[in-house]
Amino acid sequence: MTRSGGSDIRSAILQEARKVLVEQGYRSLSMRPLASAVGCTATSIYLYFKNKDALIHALIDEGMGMLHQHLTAALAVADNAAGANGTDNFVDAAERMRLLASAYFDFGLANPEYYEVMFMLHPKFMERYPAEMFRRARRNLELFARQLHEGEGMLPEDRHAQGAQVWSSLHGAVSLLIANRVDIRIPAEKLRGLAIDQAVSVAAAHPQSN
Amino acid sequence: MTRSGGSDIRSAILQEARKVLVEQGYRSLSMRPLASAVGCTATSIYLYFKNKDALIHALIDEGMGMLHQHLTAALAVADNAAGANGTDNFVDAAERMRLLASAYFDFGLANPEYYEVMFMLHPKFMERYPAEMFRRARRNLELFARQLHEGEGMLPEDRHAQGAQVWSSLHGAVSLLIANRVDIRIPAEKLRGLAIDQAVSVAAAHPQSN
DNA sequence: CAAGATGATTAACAGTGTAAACTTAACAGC
DNA sequence: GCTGTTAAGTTTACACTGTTAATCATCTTG
Repeated sequence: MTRSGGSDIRSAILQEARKVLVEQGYRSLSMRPLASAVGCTATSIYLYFKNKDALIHALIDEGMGMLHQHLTAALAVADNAAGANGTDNFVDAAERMRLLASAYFDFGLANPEYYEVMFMLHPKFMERYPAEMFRRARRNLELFARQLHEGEGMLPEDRHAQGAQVWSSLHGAVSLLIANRVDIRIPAEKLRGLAIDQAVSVAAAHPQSN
Repeated sequence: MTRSGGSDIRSAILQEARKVLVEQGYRSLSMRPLASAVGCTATSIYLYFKNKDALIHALIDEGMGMLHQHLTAALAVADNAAGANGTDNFVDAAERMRLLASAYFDFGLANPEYYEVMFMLHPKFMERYPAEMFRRARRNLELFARQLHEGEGMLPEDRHAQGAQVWSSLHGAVSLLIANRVDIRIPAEKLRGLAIDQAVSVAAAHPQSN
């Protein structure tokens, strides 16, 4: 059975895998080189991870945690800014969405390799993705829905769908930039600005009462 | 050198590759099984394609052609509808964008395997993508910009960026659905509707004079 | 007929993830 | 101290992968 405790070797494997992921991309993650880098044999990795997918799942989970921290930190800045000036001035929904969307965008471009395994890998990699990790991953998506207010006659499920749409729109721009599919005559910053503005406009159309 | 003419074997390889792509996905594209299916050896494929990437490039090019045909057909429907009722009633920019966006969305969901190699593969696959194919691929993107009108003070390059943003937004929804990253409690049709509505709203904000 | 080009094949290389078998070491109870 | 048991790790091996080099056969041309 695969060990899950705080084994030194296990975390060494994970650390080296993280390093390779960031520096060379997930395509360069190979069991034998990885093993020799941490000083064991390839098959020993299977004592700590069920298979290569499970190893990548661990990295995805890490990335989801990093993203969540990045996004909540951005929202915390908004809240602190609201409190700091000592008034009742709250940062409105549009501004919160701007901060959130900007943070999402910048995380993706700053961590393209993480972003790729997190959101751009084939579903086949996700088939055995543990339910618990899936739940953690979903928290990131829910942050978007939370910036949207359910208007008159707007069901909660519609709000979730709206949140998913805002997210997917940002994801489209981020992923195309990462995948190098955007015409080079269109600067990344311009696309970034347009995508974020659009996310903001959705939030502004459904203002949150905070 | 790789042959480019109308060789029987070459097109047989391409046909079988297409079949495998559609039925099993590009991950299942393997040289030896592919060769044995068309009745030759794996190395013979290299007489007709420089390498596996070049084979996939050919499939991408096919997909781009299919998409272009699909999109222009949708726009042609709009134009015919305008002419058919015998009046000067033109199908307005918003409606044209709705048809275009719907067609794009549906192509992606109807041809997920093509869509994946076309837009979701790692840039590494694109490094040696022939410039001529790249040009053909870009025609699809330009269809979106063409539905947007440059307003007062709006530069042509801004219109291209707007078009890219609309496209990237649709791509985000399509790719997340294909990659199975959308919460199952959010129906694909709902996300589809929201994404298309948003594309339409951008076109409506920048109406084309037709 | 000889020579060269063309088409396809066989053999081989270097790599992949992974399962099974085997070895080595630590620790339990008698 | 000796045994049985469990755990940790290694060696070996399998069935693949894309791709190159060398070889062979066939057909065309001088």
